[in-house]
Amino acid sequence: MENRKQAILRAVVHEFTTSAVPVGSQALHSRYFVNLSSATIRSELAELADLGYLTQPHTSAGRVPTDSGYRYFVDFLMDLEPIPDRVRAYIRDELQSAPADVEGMVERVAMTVAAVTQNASVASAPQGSQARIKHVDLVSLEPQEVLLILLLEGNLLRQQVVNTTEPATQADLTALTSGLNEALSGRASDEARRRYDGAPLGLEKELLGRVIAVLDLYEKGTENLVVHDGVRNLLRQPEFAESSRVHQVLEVLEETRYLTVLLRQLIGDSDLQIVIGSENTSSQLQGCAVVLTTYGPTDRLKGVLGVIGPTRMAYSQTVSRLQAVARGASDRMAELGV
Amino acid sequence: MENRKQAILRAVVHEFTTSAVPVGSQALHSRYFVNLSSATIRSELAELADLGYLTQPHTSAGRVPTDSGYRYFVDFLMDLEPIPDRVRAYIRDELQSAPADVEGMVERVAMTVAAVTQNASVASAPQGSQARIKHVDLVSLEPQEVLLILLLEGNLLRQQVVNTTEPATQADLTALTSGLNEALSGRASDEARRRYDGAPLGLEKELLGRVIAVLDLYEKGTENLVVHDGVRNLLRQPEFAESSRVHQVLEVLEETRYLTVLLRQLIGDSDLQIVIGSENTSSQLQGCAVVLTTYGPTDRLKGVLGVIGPTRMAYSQTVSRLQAVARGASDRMAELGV
DNA sequence: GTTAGCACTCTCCGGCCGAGAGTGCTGAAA
DNA sequence: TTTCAGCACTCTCGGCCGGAGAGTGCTAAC
Repeated sequence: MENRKQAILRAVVHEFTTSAVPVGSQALHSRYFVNLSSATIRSELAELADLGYLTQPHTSAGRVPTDSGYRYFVDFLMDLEPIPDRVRAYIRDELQSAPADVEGMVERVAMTVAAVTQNASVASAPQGSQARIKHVDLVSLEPQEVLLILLLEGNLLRQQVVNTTEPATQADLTALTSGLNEALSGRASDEARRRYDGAPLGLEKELLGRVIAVLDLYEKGTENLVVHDGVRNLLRQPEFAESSRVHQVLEVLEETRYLTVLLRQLIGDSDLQIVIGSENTSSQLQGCAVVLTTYGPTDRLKGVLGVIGPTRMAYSQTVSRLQAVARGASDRMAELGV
Repeated sequence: MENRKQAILRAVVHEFTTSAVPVGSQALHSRYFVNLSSATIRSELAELADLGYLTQPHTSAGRVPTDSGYRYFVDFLMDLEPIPDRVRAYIRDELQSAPADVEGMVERVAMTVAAVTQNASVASAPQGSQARIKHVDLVSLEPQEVLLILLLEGNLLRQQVVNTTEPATQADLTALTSGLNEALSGRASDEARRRYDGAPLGLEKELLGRVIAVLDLYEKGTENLVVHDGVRNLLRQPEFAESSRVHQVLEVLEETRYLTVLLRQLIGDSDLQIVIGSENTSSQLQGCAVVLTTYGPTDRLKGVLGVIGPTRMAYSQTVSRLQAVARGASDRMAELGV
């Protein structure tokens, strides 16, 4: 595409994302291309419309980017917007003061992304494909009730109350604990399975069974934490003036099970994924754009972090800020060993 | 107030909560009071309006309850709606399948309340005024890095990474653990403080300091978990058709710090609290009603559970279902020892 | 290739009007 | 004294109309 056409497409996208009003040839002439007459711009606009990058709400309205228009912009025209110092400092402060556990960190990350992008955000907890045990602990609650505490890689704590068939004192459990730790800590989940198969009937086997159950739950990811925040930001946009639009987005965000699948599906292998309007498979997200990246303390432990907003979104700002938060969060989590 | 006036007020509230349309004398005559002419009903309505319990959107519209009207209904006219078996079963299933930790349970409880009341819900984690330690555990991460795990009453796990001034092996830590457990488990937080004051300088004092820090955080409630769900249910109501109304409510719900204060303020001492429209101190909740109750595994550990919806809410249904979930959750949490 | 000029189209907004819903009042009946 | 039929009145809502304004596409000249 010729340079000038690209420049005009870029201008239309920029103008429309800030004003939310269809942009006409006159506005482009006075604000972007003073030495180009509106008539010339008009004919370029007509061609861009023929190419499918622009459309008009009605005959006598200005132009609006189509989904393909945004796509072209994102793929070829967008350059990342630098992040102001104030925003950078805000991100750093929020991440520094975040709780030192995964849950708290994920929530803080979602909150921060929502705040700096002024859109809705989603975040899933970093997770590896196989769980690794760091530490096991057993606490006697009642004579026949044991609280099993598992510390997984990423300082993830899991707990489960186990009703044992035989009574056990705290001393019994403490003895058992050191054996279990020796065998399991630093090992992946299949070690626990192996040991379970080999163990004789009794308390230890019983407990190992529950250890495996917890690991299974984690690995299947059915209990994977997904949070969202910043829906109120969407409501400031004219796209969401009728609340039925908000309703559709909320259906996706509040249905955690669905959201988990969606994120996993979308992120694929790339490190930055932008899905625009009709490219969304889910019907509720028509008219919305989703920007996703990954984050996590190590290469093996990765979660998804994303922004959801109207297709008329400040993509370059969103991407740079999203990535800044993702990098910051990854560093902070690595630092905390979370 | 005469019986008949009460009956008419009750009918107006009932009709308006289901239809969302101002109710006229004709509708009341044909659907509730067949042997009372619409003229008679009309004069009663006029008197109820004089008393401040009803109002009209405009001269030729039907009547709508005022906030005082709802207040009168709630205080004197409402009888709890029985809960259908289907709903009862749903509540039971959701609570049975909830995760066995506080965070998971709180989220599930909020989700269930939102689902069965078809409104937005809020829930705060049950919390006592003083923390009690059930168990302490220390895990060596690096030579000079220790993960401190605290199990509090309610099977609440807290963790913190501690950078120690001197290196310590896991064996050192294990030895220290048993001493700490002997001294602290089953004790309230002031015991930890006492012990900290008496301890000689060294690893133990260092760790005790962090234990106290964690307990402080918990007791000050600054980190108290508050979740919400079901905002999408509100969007089905005509009151929230313009999204600015939703925006106001979301500002309250998504601002966790604010929400915590609000809940604590509202719940006071009573076990059921209903706040209607202008009774709300916060301006964002004008036009909304909040129904709150408490729940928790023991008398000492109580959280707040609530419903937020339009003032035009099915109060009797909301109250009975909210209380059912609160009771169910309390029982389940007691059972799990959470 | 660019541009001024111009006719054309479509939305938006305010005003107008009739239909419909619901009220309050009045006077008669129970 | 209470109830109720009848009736005039008020107000909203939806459709319709027309003018203003914005922006376009086309054409002819530079």
